[in-house]
Amino acid sequence: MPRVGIREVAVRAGVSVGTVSHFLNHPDRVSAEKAERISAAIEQLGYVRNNAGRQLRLGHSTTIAYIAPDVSNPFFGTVAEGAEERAAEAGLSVFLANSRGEREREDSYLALFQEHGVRGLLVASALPIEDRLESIRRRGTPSVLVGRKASVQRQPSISIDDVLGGELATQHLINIGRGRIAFVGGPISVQQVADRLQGAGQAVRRSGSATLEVIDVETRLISTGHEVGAMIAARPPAARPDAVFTANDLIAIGLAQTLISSGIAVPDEIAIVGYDNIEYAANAVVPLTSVRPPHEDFGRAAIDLLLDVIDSDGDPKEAHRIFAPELVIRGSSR
Amino acid sequence: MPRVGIREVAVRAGVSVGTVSHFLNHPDRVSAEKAERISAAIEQLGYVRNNAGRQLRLGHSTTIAYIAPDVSNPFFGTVAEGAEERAAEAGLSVFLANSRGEREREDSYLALFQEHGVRGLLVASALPIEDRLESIRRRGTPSVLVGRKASVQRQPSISIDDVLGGELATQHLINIGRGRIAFVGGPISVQQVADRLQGAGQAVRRSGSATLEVIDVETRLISTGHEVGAMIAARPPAARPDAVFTANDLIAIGLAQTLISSGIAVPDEIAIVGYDNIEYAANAVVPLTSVRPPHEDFGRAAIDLLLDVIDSDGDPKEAHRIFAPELVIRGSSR
DNA sequence: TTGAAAGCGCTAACAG
DNA sequence: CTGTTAGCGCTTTCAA
Repeated sequence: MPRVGIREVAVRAGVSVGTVSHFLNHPDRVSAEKAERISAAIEQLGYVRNNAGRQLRLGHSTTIAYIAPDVSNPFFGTVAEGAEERAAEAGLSVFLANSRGEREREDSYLALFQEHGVRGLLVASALPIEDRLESIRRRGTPSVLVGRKASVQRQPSISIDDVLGGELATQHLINIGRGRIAFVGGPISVQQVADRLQGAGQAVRRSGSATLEVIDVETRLISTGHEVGAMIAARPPAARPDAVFTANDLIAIGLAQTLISSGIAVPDEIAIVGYDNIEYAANAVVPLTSVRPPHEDFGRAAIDLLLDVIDSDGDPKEAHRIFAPELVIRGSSR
Repeated sequence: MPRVGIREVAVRAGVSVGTVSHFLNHPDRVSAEKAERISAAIEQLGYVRNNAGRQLRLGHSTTIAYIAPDVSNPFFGTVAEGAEERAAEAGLSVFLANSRGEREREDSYLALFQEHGVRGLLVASALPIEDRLESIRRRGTPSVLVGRKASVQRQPSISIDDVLGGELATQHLINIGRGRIAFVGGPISVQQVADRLQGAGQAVRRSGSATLEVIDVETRLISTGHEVGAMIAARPPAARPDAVFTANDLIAIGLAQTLISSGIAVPDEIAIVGYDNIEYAANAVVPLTSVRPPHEDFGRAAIDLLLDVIDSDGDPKEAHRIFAPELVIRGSSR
């Protein structure tokens, strides 16, 4: 089956290829009669515009790529939706790619999208990737780092103020009268975890009287919460914290489950605050108080920033956009 | 900044563009000395191959697209990973796109990928999309429907035997001695729900003595489970089912939470079996027995089938691949 | 092993 | 409003 091109359409409609192209790109400049004929020819022939030819001629694509480490993380999905919405308004499409947090896959997608000549990149990555993006930017493809503040001034980024988040959570626990607070999270080498802990520390210090115990963990899963819960339940009651702030909601959910089934009342004996405000948080056994990052705004903001970077030729007005999280108070802390 | 092309590389390396292209595509046909010079020139100039030119000349791309309704559904992620893995082995890349289950977005991505000349499409959709894919196939882009069996013989698809899944779940409940079984799910217009119910019906009928109550619901969320749980708890104990099979794990989790907090013992008074085996199932208050579809195999199988379709020019040996689910037994039913 | 050159499909500038 | 045409960057004959 010979692929049908603009030429066949032109012949069929009895016009020139230029007119067909005009019809496709500037419909207003074509007479109604010919437009009709062209439209019919396209229909009959099943013509599909060839993007390669178009892009080659135009010199640029109309696509943006979003590379993320974990597609099945709801955070990713929410951000992607906001990005697609805003991109569509600007006449751009978004392609998604899944790096699984592996350096090798990140690199190969980065190279792939560069070769495809995408207009820009949205990149979420826990790994230090600033150097790589810098070299890609020098070759003409701009990018926005999504999810953490770039360590380099020149690299635009969209992030959340995790220090503030940690502070909000911990201050709330202090406000409801708790004084022996535990932070569960780790590894500290993860920037987000370190920031949340730092915020917690600030709130505790400011209170003057509260204390902060750090329970360092390797993972941040529901099962991690189970383990920590068992550990706390095994202590004599007086040695237990009266409030726990966890680095994410999964830990908090596991923790609450184990505490309750060990006969420890939540929030009466131990109040709990999580982080991320995932969907499960509201539906857990005890509805979970959680720090909510405004993910819906992320995607849109990322595209806005990227467009600004493109328009300003790499020198946007505000290279780093930092969002403030807010606290959603539920049953686990009141 | 003038984009650097193969021509600049050729000049810098003191060779012809043909030789550079050879170096890129058939490195073995280039002398070591020139290869060295070309490689250095590419490095110095920061040359990035332009896919548009390449694809235009080649006449086809080296990319596959996967369009799914919900990126943040773990099912999607798992399938995508398998697909990417298998595609990579075949020298292909996978682009993801997010239709949100909206017909309009589906169509626009379908058109976009067609214009991009992808080698093939993986499409997951709850909507009837067979006609659309048929017309796209006629225009030269093959596809595999992922997640449900195509209603048309000619449309290749990868799916799960949900009737068998429903049967496994219900037979298990009968095997552990339950006889008043309830199915919670809906709307029945969703094929997967209807199939699971049908399987349940088969198991019940075969038992001769068990009964099946159908509790029809509009949504399939944790909160749906909460509502159904409250409804069951409000009944006099004798009127309650002694086992519940739910259309998915979310309903089951919500149901279990509400039953337990209403003082009804799970599984002693009411056993529960869910469907999908989501990560949360194993970590719920009561670990949940669930039907596990082999999603890991899905992605690979979808690509295999797609490659077969491409190679066989639209006439694969086996157009519909149907996977058998298995039952994972946990605390909620023993 | 290397170089020269044609041409993939399309858009836009230009001429009419 | 419409037609003609150059050329985007690349790969691959074909000839040397």
